[in-house]
Amino acid sequence: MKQDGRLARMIHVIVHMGLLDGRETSETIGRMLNTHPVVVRRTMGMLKASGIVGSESGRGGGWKLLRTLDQITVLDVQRALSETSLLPPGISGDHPACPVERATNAALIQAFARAEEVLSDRFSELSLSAIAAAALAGE
Amino acid sequence: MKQDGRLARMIHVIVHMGLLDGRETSETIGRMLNTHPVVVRRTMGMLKASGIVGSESGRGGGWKLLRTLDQITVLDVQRALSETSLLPPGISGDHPACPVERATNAALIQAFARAEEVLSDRFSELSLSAIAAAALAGE
DNA sequence: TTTTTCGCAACTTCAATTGTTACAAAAAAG
DNA sequence: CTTTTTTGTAACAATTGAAGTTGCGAAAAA
Repeated sequence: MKQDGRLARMIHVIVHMGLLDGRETSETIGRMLNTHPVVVRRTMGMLKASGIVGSESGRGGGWKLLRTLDQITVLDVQRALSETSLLPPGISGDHPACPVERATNAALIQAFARAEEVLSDRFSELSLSAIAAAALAGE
Repeated sequence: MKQDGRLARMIHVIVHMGLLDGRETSETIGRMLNTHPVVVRRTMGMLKASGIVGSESGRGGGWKLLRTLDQITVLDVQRALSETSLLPPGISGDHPACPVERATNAALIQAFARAEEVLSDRFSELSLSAIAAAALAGE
C-alpha cells in the first residue's frame, strides 16, 4: 500500500496554523502540502471530530485551531487520525486452530505492543509547541 | 497497502519444520499456510538467501532447515524478509525546505527509531525455540 | 443573487502484498 | 533416455488502503 503520510502532514499544518495564529482555507493548506483541497478537508475533518480544529462555511470561513500548540500532543493528532493500532503486527490467520500459529501470533502481538507503548509514551509527551520551537531554532 | 503477513507466516513454517525435523515441499507448506506454492517459494527464497533454510530440486527435494530452532531468532527472520526499516515513520516530503516540515519529520523519525529499537531488541532475544515451547505448552 | 468555502459521494490512481499461470532447470526413478 | 517431481523465475491479475480528482449540495457573507 501507499505509505500513510497523514500524521506528518497534519502536524505540519497545525504547527503552521499555531505559529500564524490565523484561519486557513483548504485551498491554502492544500498548497502548503502540495495536495488537493478535498484531501485536506477529508483529513482535517478527522481532527475536527476530535475537537482539535473547527471549521466555518462560507466567505471568510476556513479552519481554525481550537487549542494552543502546547495543548496538542502528537498522540492527540495520531489518535484523531486512526482508531486502529499504531503498529499492526501483521499476524496470520491461515489456521486459527493451529497452536504454532497461535503462539507465533501471540509472540508478535506482545512484542509490537511493547514497542507501541514506547511510541505512545513518547507521542504523549511531545507537544506541537516543542516541534514549533525546534523549527524556529532551525534544527 | 495490503498488510504484510510474511513474518508471521515464515515463523509459523520454520517452527513446524523444526518440530518435525524433516523436509517439506512448497506444496505441503502451501497447504499449511492456505496459499499458493509459488508464494511459498518466493518467500522461502528470501530465507534461503540468508542461510536459514536450504532447498533441493527434483524428486525427494524440498526445503530443509539449516539451523536448529534455538539458533534462529525472530530478528533473523525479519531481517531476511526486509531490508527496509521495521517501522516506517511515514514522513512527508511536500516541502523539503520548510523548517516546520523538517522539524516534524525529525521528531517522528526519532520517536519511531526508539520504538524500533525496543522491537528489535525483543526480536533478537526471542528464539523460534521459545515460540515452539509456547505452542507445545498450549498457550 | 453571486461568491466563497466546507461537506460529501463517487470515482480513478498508485504502491505493495498476495494469488495465479506458464515454463525452464535439475535431479531422481523407471 | 524419458518421465516425474520439485525448485526457480517471469509475467500478470486481484486485493487493500491512501491519495488524488470531479461534481454537486449547503451555508454564510458581500
